[in-house]
Amino acid sequence: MTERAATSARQRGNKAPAARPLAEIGRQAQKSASTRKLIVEAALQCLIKYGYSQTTTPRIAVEAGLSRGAMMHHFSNRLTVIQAAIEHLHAKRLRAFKRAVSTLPEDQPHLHDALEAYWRHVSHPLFVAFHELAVAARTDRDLERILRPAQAAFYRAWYDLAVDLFPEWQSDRESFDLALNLVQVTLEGMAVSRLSATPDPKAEAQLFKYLEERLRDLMPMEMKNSKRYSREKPKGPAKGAAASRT
Amino acid sequence: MTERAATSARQRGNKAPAARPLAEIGRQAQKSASTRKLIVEAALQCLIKYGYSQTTTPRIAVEAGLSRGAMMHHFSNRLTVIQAAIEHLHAKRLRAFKRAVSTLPEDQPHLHDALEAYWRHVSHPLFVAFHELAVAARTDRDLERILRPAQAAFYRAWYDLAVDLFPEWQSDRESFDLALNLVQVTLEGMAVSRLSATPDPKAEAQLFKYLEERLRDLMPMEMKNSKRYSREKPKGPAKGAAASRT
DNA sequence: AAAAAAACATTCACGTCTGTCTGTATTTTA
DNA sequence: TAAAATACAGACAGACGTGAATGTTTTTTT
Repeated sequence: MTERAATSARQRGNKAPAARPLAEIGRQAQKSASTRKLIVEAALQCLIKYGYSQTTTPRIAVEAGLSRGAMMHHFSNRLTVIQAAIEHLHAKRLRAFKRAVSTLPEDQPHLHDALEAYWRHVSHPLFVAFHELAVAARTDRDLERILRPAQAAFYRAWYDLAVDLFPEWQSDRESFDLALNLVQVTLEGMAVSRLSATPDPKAEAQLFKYLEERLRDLMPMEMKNSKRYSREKPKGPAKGAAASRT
Repeated sequence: MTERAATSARQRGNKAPAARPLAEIGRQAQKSASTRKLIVEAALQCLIKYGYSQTTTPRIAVEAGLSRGAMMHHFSNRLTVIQAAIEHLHAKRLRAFKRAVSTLPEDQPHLHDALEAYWRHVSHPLFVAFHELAVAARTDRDLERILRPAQAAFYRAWYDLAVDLFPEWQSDRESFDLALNLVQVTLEGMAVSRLSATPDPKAEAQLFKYLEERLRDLMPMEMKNSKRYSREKPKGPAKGAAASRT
């Protein structure tokens, strides 16, 4: 009979066992991998649509378009699906963010664009999924155990990316860290408040602009003098947000 | 027999029907009121301890120390309890915050203290309960319907309180609103991030201090010149955030 | 003091989720 | 090509939550 534990252990994580040409690696393995991906994406979809507690195995199965039995063949229990979903989620988030950042014009002032990239990032449905998991993890030890490391890894990667993006800023580590924390707290705070209150685009634009200005103030002198960052008139994150005062 | 709908309709909201002296109004009504309060506080406790989806009627009953039947007598269904809990929660949050603010020294620079009051506010377990509800409401229409108005009312009261607290700031409404949004987004963002990541007191203190300084910058000139707000050396929200490394 | 009502407990019927087992078709291995 | 493994579907038992019905005791009415 199919030895469940062993089965899912082997399947967990790696899709193709080795480096054989695609056409050679057996269509069964391919199908398995694609089905697993299907399930995992369905799980993320459910997180977004129904929230964590309503992301049940039947719902995921329906969303994925296969029977619950089938999905239980690939993941022996609910938490395993969630775990895979978390890995997928973080990989996706990170990849998307990296891509956004790497396409930034290299020799242009990119503070603004980097900020916008992160803002788009936290406005993305995947961030909602993450937040849903984070909140659930507060009162779910098992979930916390698998979410924490993934989250820490994500944050670390995010930090490293920021370092890469602003090498000149490393001269003042103190202000750099403060800036990063500021960005994270502010933008994520805005994203979260969006979920419960009706979003106010004007206020958001204002906050965004203000944040950007403060970050520019925080930059070390050498950096500000570099033409790369000296944009005087940012083209604005949203519709003009008007001159605030004076 | 006890006509449920009518019963809970009458009980909803008001504890004592009229103005008769306490000893006179029937101990039954008193008991009912106190039991209802017991249940509602148990519900809040559950929200904090188990999260929204695990705040089930059996759990609430256990937490309140009575049978589920008893509690179903006072609240005909789960959502009714939640509704009462929400009202209770917002009243409590608002009252606590008002009290904190009203005890601020009248003729002292109170930007710092007001900020700290709000920070304590969002660090309080009740804020966790609120956040739990807010997140659940995203995917629960019924919950949303009862949470939204309460939340809006709370925010309005909060805003009015801020206006009272900083009357001089009203000369520049634009910067005042920005400041409020900034406070809300930042502090709530910090509070939320606390829930999922291990809190970093040093970073928090740094952010707090920075926020306070920015707010002081945002204040209109007239205000800054007033001795009331001109504190040069704030006593710092936490231990001095020292120079980390150069 | 009898009748009505309220506070509270116990139980039941129904639905849903979970984990597991059994059955079938397809693919892989030998 | 026979045997083993895998992908998938369907069904079952156990646990749990919900809302409602049915009792029992205490308080309030009259």
